[in-house]
Amino acid sequence: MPKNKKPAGGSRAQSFEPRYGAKKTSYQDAKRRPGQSSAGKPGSKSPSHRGYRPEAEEAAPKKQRWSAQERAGRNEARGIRSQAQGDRPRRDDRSDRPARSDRPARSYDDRPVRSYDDRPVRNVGESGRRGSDRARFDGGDRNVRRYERDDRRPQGERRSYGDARPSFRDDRPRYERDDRPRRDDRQRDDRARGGRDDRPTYGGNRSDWKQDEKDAAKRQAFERHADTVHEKLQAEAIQAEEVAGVTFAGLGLGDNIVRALEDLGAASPFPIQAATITPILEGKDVLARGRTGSGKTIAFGAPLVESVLRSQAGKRREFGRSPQALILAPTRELALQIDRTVQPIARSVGLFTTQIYGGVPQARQVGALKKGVDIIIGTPGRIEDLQEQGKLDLSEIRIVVLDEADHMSELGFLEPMQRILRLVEPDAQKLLFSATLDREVAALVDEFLVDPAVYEVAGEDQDSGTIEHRVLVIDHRDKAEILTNLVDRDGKTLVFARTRAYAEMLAEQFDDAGIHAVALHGDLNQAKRTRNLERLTSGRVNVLVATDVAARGIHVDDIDLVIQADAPDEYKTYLHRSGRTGRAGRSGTVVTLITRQRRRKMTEMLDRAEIDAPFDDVRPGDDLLEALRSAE
DNA sequence: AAAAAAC
Repeated sequence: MPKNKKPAGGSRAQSFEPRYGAKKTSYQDAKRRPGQSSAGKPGSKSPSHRGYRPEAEEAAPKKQRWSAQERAGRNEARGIRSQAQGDRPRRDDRSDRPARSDRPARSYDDRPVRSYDDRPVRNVGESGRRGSDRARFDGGDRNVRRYERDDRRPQGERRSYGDARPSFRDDRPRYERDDRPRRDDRQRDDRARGGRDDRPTYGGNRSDWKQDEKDAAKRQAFERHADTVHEKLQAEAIQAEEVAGVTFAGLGLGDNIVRALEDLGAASPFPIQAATITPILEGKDVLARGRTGSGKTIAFGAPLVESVLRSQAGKRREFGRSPQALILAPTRELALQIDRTVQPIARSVGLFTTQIYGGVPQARQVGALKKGVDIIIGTPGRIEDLQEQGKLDLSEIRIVVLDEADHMSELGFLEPMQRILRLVEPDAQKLLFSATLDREVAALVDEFLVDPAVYEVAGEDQDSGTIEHRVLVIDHRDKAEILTNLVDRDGKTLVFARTRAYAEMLAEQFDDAGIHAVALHGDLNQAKRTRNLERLTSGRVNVLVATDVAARGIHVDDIDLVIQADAPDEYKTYLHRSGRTGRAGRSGTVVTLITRQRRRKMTEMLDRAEIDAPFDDVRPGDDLLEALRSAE
């Protein structure tokens, strides 16, 4: 019976046979030699096993990295070798070694030089750090394009803050420690001087070093202030009383849009809306401060739709048309949320929106773009990605909105923002909305906004009075118990953790204690992020443990307790996190847990945030915890 | 130092 002649795997093994042909015999010889132990040899002994390694491979020296010391030793040896020339030929004769002995040398000596030669263009663009990341994913030709793009724009022409400029990024140490810090500095410096021709090669010379030192000194001066509240930009404050009696129609919005706004629950304009709608319709660049929840989204969304509509008046909306407006947000959740507001407004006048953000398949987004949309809402990464793939045309963008611009001016966001903004026509209208209006956003303001109208909503200040702030000074070992105690309540609770891992851990911990909780952080896939947030919104779960991904923008109506399991480092983070409660005039409580050692730091931070909060020493079971649980 | 944002 042929079936039984061979075991199941037989034919398969046979088909592999030729590959092992030569070695198999030697293997078999070795194996069959009586008395020889195979113990201590790594790898499977069977050639048909996937772990099989022929003897020859074992004989080869082990691959390993050179430690710094070994490298030093090698260089020393090389010095000796060059004196005693006789050594060399003999080394080269060792036919199995040369590649190996060359490799460390190459990585030590040649690589840096070569890699700089490979990417000179990056010196010019602002893409320094990112460029190197990118190189892993694709070829270098993209960098060339970027260079052309960047070069096209005359730098430093719209500057108005003089030498204060470098402060935005200079207080970020990572740039200084980067492997090409001087390049960044020089680049920035050139912009300040308005010239960029005399940029020396990266190798640098003496005078560069001197310049660098000067820059470093400047930087240090700024770093001393980096921790303080940034100087506020000059803004026109809007009083709530001034807007009484104003209507959306009166501000210049069309009937359909006004109706759509009514459907969204916006019957009459909030102060920020009353302030910004008119100048936006007039085509002015606008810089406005207002928390999400202050009606910011409508403040830019409604006039943006109106304005796109007007510009298309009389024109047919063609299949595959390029988008006219772009709204940028720092997180996917926020982009989604903005779309939820803007889309109905746009639809009311027959315009289309689409979301362009990462973490989800591109196909649907690309499909929408192919059909043609008027307004795109998204996060920087995917927008750049699709643009580079040629699937998103930004050349016809007439209006750009940056939401949460202060956040987007932070490390890691600023440069993508700048690159995207440089892709749109320079005369496109720019609207910049930010929770804080200080010099942090000036990097963007300086370069991209022309004579902006600046608004700040008075009385909308962070400490709006509806939020009660408390600081609980606890023993670290009590932390878990106190947290579990606090979240065991009726209302919706948002817990902030500093890291993704801790957020995940806390959610599990609460679950284990019988309190249903979900997590929201960047380690989750987008589906889970969306679902978990929705669970809190819908009330199916009352406790959400999040990282700072949820600190900004996300809007859940009735969160009445925000717990900061880890105190934030920055006063702005504190403000943003606490802004998740006390929304739309409701009251809310913000509780921050700290250990004794952190008291002072916490006091300083609250000072900067201009928030008064009592500090209380708390242990598990204290009455205060009970009071906080049931508060509201 | 961490978080977010791209395959």
